[in-house]
Amino acid sequence: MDTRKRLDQIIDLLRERGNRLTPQRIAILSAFLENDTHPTAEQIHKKILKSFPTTSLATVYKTITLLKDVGEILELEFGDDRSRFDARKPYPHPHMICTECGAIIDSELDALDGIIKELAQHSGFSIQSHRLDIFGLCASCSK
Amino acid sequence: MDTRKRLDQIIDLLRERGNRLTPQRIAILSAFLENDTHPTAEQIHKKILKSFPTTSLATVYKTITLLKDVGEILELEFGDDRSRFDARKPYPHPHMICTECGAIIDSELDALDGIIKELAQHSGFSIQSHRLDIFGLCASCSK
DNA sequence: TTTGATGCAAAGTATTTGCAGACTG
DNA sequence: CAGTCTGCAAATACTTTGCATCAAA
Repeated sequence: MDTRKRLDQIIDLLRERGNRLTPQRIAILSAFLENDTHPTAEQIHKKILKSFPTTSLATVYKTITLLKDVGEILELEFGDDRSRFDARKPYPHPHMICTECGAIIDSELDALDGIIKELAQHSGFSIQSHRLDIFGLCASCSK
Repeated sequence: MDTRKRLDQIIDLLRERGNRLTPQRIAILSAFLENDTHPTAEQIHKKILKSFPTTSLATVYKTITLLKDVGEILELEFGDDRSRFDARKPYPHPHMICTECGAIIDSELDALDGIIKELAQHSGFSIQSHRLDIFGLCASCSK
C-alpha cells in the first residue's frame, strides 16, 4: 500500500481512539513507515532527532507500544538483544535474516497459512498468529 | 531417541572435545534432557540446586553456551524476556506456544524444509537454519 | 482548561564477564 | 600438576517506569 495513504489511515485510527497527535508521534510513525530495513528503536530515534532534537528514546518506545497495541507495527526479535520493527507489513510473513550483514528481507509464502492451520488442527490448537524466520546468508554475503 | 543413550552420546562428545565432565555439567545436561517442557535457565537451576546446592546460575548459563556451541541445545526466544531451551530436539522444528498458559508444544512438519528451500532459492539466499513459531491457545486453554 | 504526552533519570532484569579458588584429568 | 570450571559479584545493555512539566484538543 502507498506509504502516505497508510500514514493517513493510522493517524485517523489514532484520532478516533482519542490518542493525541503530537508532532513526535507523527514523526516516529512516518519514520517507521518510510524505512523498509526493519529498524531498531534507536535507529528511529536518531532519525527523529534531526527534526525534533529533544525527542527522547523513551517516547520512541512509548510510541512503539501504542502502535503495537493498535496492531500497526510488528516486533521482531532475533536473539541479538535489540528488537527490530516492521510497520510496513504488520502481519505475519516470513523473514530471511542474514547472519553476516544483519539484513532482514521480507518474503511471502501464501501456502504457509494453510499449512499452519492444518498443523494446528491436529492438536486442537487455535492459532492467533505465527512467525517464520529463516537464517542464512543473503545473496551478496554468500558470494 | 532414548534419553539415556543421548546423554551418553553427548558426554562422549564433550570428552572428545576435551571438556571436563564436572558433576554440575552432567546434572545440568541431564536436567535438560529429562525435561520436555522447554525449560528456562532458572528452572533448570532450581532443579539442580536440589542435588548440588551450591551450583550457580552463571554455571547453568555457561553450560548452556557450551551445549549451544556443540549443537546439542536449541535456544527459543519468544519475546517474553527469558529464553527457553530445547535439548531433546536440538534441530529446527515448529513450536506451538500457548499465549494463555505458556505451554510450548513440539510439532513436526516434514514439508517445511522443502518449502523454505524453494523460497530462499528465489532470492539467492543460502539457508543455515530456520524457525517456525505458532502462537495461539492450546487445546485445554481454548475450551 | 483538562488530561494525556513528553523527557529526564532511575529502575528493572535476563544474561555475561572477571577473577580467585576448586577440582578434573 | 596444569589448566579448566565454578561461584560470586559486578557489569551490561535494552527497555520500562515514575514523575514533573508541557501542550493537544
